[in-house]
Amino acid sequence: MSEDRLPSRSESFSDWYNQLVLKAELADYGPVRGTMVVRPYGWTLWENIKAALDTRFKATGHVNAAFPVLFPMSFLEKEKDHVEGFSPQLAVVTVAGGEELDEPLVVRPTSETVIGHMYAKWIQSYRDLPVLINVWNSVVRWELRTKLFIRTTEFYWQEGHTAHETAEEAEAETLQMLEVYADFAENEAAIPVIMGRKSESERFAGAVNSYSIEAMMGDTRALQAGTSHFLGENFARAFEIQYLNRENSRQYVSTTSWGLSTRVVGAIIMVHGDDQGLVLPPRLAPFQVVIVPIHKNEEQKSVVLEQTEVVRQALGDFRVKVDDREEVTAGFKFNDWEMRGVPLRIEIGPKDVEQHQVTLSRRDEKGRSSAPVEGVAEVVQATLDEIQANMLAKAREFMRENTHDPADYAEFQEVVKTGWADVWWCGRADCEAEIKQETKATNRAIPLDQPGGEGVCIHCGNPATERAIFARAY
RNA sequence: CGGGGUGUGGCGCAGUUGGAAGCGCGCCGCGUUUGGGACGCGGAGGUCGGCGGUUCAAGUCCGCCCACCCCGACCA
Repeated sequence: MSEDRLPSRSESFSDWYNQLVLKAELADYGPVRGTMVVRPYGWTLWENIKAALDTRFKATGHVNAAFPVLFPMSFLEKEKDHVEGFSPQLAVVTVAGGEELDEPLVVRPTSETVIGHMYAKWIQSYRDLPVLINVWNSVVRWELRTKLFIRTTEFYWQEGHTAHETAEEAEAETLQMLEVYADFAENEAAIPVIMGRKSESERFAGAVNSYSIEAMMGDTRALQAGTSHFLGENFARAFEIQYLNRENSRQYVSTTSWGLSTRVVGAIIMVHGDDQGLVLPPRLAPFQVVIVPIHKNEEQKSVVLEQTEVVRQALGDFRVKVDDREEVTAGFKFNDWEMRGVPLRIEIGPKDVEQHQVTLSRRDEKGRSSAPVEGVAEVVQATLDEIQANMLAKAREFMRENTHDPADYAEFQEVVKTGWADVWWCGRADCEAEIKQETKATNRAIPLDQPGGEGVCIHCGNPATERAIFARAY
């Protein structure tokens, strides 16, 4: 046997993850420490993610543009918190064209500043507002500890940057995009999320308020899957983005920024994957259906391949892969495509041809079923819809099972070892720091959806008016 | 930057008291195979991380350097 199995998830979640990313050919390590090469299978998944998000961005009035990868170091220094937050992770260009540069250039870690610089030029009047621009690009952050898709030196993402007349309008935009992310996560990635506000210590450098969607991975650790920031007038003041308002007085705009990255690929792997490998949601899977023709001799081969072609054409509306490799056995192909997470497998063998049927095997559940060739497209559509819904339901149940409501701090310390804690919290930064020190759990979010009422802080016992999620995080 | 570890075909590893560089997987060719990770035969592939030293002789002993991994710190 030439098996090449994955480590089990329970044995070592981290090894399981790393090996799966490599074996499923989603990505590989780049030559520079911490960099990632996204391979075609992984990139196709990302393209499907991009398409789903881009459609939503356009539907909410945004347009795409592109900004430079290099900008002057001094741009970052214009916003005090921003430069403090980002300077330790910058890659800086000091030599170009064979000469030392007068002013160092940074490789963008995020584009608030360079976009702010341009907005100052473009925005003069309330008639120029709002500006609703999104960018698909990559950014570089010199992280000390990296992990494929989850935290890499360079990563691919989108960053939306909008400017508005009023703070209220900008806050509404911030929350609207958070909801777009949550909608994408649940409906496309089948990942249930908590929408919440970030605590002060977890806030984006330069933001007034940061919001995120938080997802629970298969090891119960939390992952921030997307963020949306209300930047107030911070960047407008730093870059002098002013406009003449309806009353003919000069005023600063209010801005937002929001981003979602290739990290979400890591989330999909860690939320849905099992010991067999990836399990991809049908709406995003590079291949929704893989067809494996099975035959023992030349005679069978010709009828099976003929039937395969009929089925392939009937499934013209789906992303279908026909695996007609002759150098590997059917059993190998089953395991191979399961590892790569294809939601639905169709087997076509001599017995199937004889009975004018195909054999179906779902990736999300064990077992097989069969369906007549006539009307196979309808069955496939219904099955993919079921898989999509089942994956979300399972992930939601897992999150529910592993989210606890500890009665006191002793219990809190226990539950955050193996799950999330949903507790009353006072909101004080020093209280949060102590919790982190003592438990390694950090405040992930203060959910937007609050029960109301009040309680006492799980850690310090002070009065608390909000519930918060604490968890160990990636 | 601290603590620990590893560097030997593409990948995973073995290599004893210093004495002819091996194994498994993968890869290539031919043939038989294909309903849960097939098999036979033949083949290709190596400056043993680098530099220096000890020795008749170094993958093996000594010194220095480099890279990578894990645990922290950073970040999310």
